[in-house]
Amino acid sequence: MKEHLEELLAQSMLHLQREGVLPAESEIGIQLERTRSPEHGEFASNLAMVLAKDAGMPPRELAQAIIERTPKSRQVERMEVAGPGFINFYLQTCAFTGVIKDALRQRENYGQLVRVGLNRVTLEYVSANPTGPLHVGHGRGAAYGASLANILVAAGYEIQREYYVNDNGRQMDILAVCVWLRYLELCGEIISFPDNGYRGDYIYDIARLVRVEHGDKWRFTRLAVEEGLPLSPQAGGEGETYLDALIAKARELLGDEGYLVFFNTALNNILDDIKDDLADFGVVFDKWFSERDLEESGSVQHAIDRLGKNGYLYEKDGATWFKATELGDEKDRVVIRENGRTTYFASDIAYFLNKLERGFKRAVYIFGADHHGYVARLQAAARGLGEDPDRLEILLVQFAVLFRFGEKVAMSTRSGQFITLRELREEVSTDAARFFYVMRSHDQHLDFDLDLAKSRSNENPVFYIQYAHARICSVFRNLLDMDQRHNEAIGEVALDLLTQDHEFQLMRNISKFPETIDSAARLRAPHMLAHYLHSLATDLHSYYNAHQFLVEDENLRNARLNLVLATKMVLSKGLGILGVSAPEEM
RNA sequence: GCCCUCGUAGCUCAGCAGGAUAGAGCAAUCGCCUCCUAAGCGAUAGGUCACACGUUCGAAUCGUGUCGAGGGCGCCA
Repeated sequence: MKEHLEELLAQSMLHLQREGVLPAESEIGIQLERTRSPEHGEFASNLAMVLAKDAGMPPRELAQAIIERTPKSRQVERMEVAGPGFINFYLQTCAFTGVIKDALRQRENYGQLVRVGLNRVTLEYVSANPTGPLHVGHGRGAAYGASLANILVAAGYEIQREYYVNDNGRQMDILAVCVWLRYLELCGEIISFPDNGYRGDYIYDIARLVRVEHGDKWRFTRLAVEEGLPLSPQAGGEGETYLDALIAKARELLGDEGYLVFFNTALNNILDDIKDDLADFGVVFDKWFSERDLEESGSVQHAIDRLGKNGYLYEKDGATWFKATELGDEKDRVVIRENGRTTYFASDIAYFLNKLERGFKRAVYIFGADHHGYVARLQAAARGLGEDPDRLEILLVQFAVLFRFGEKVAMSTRSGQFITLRELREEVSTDAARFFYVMRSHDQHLDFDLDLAKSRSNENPVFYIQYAHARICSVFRNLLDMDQRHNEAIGEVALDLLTQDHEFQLMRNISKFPETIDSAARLRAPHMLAHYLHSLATDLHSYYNAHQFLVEDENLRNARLNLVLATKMVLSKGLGILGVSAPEEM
């Protein structure tokens, strides 16, 4: 519909240019938007106000001229000049009812947009370090990323979902060592556990697994382990130094074989847990990308070489630095440490380059807001590699704070006092969690009300929308109970009988679905879809209360059933995109 | 100190490339079930869009500054 009206306006513009009313060279972006109220018709354009200066005539006069030259359309009832120079479009009934026909004809594909050209995009989200179970902080990124991916697919992009597994860093070494310490504890060795290590109970579980498989094979006495170690943090020593010494000690005593047993058991176990957790959350990935693979394949060196070739590297203090300041970052960054190891940042650069080299036109990253410091340096890296920085897009997701009984739920990773994503799902259901996480704009802090998410009441937007869907399903069940059938063909012919305000409002809103997908995709804003679905549910509930669908008149009945069936399909598709189920009954 | 995000009804938030009278939901008040699920609907009330300048036909929206909130600034990951 929108495209149709834009085309009409474009034709009118062409006439005006030919007549010399408008300068031929003036570049015209047709701007057409939904009106806020039906008093102003369905669509409005500010064209005349924008071009008034070029044309050298008052906006209202120009608006009138545009209207006079606009080709007739059987969908348009009339056009009017309004206010300071708006052109309002009032539509024929067939323009409304046509939406129902479209929707029913396209079924599940209604709202699926087609995009021309290559649009391969890789979308990376979650990418939590596999050092422990996902917690509620990861949940928002997961829900946001998964919903956004679905929206982009609906908007016609070819999307690849990717999780970057950081299986190569110091944190992983710390994890392996912590598992070993717990293992020794299970073997009966009394060894103090550093309070800056991973203290969660899941570490015991992994240690137990090693013990089941290997018995006491990797047991060493407390004396052997602690010999030569610096002071532990509990005893007043420096925590990080202590952990590094522990890592070195573990490698020394365990050898490569033993060390890998702990390392890999921890990694695989936690990663499997994360995969299960996300799958249960409806969050899927096409690729789990390992940082170790990245390094072993030579990609990191390849990226560093590229930076060097482009003249953005220099040596200082025995390390290799990237001249990020020349490219918009606030300070230069080390890529190869004094000890010869590459930094995490070097891997990031390599990973970005790798994505482009795999053929993606654009790499989208979803980070927690605490990573916003990465934006400038990654952009600098993109430039340093000689790539267009526009191909890198970083979306920041703000934090979510849980509230229970009106009070903030205290959480701290350090004390192990965090709520896991799994616990959240079990408490409020996956449906509620998925919806609540994305119902606010991603760049907005989120207050997550656990009690509301759990409540089965009209205050809970998830139930409100699901209930609209279930209500429609219920109507169709009642129809069957009355030994009647829905005849779509009869309904389609009788659509002109839909003349109630509630019916126009519902049709209008159904027609906004594709536009909503488009906007939500363009602005990376799943919350727009969440709000849209809520408004569609409102329209359905109002309609339901105002009018009976299952009426005697066969024509009217089937027309109304066509309308609510289209509504049901949009609700179901929209909820599906957000990862929320659309129940048949509640 | 420097940087990022944000500031809209009592509360939680929308406001989609600047548009017409700033919108929802909760909470408040008043109504609606012999009627397809009341997990619903209708009505009333509620605002200096943090503040000040600027850009223009027009600013909650764009720019600058001030105030306030949260976050980030390692040869950590």
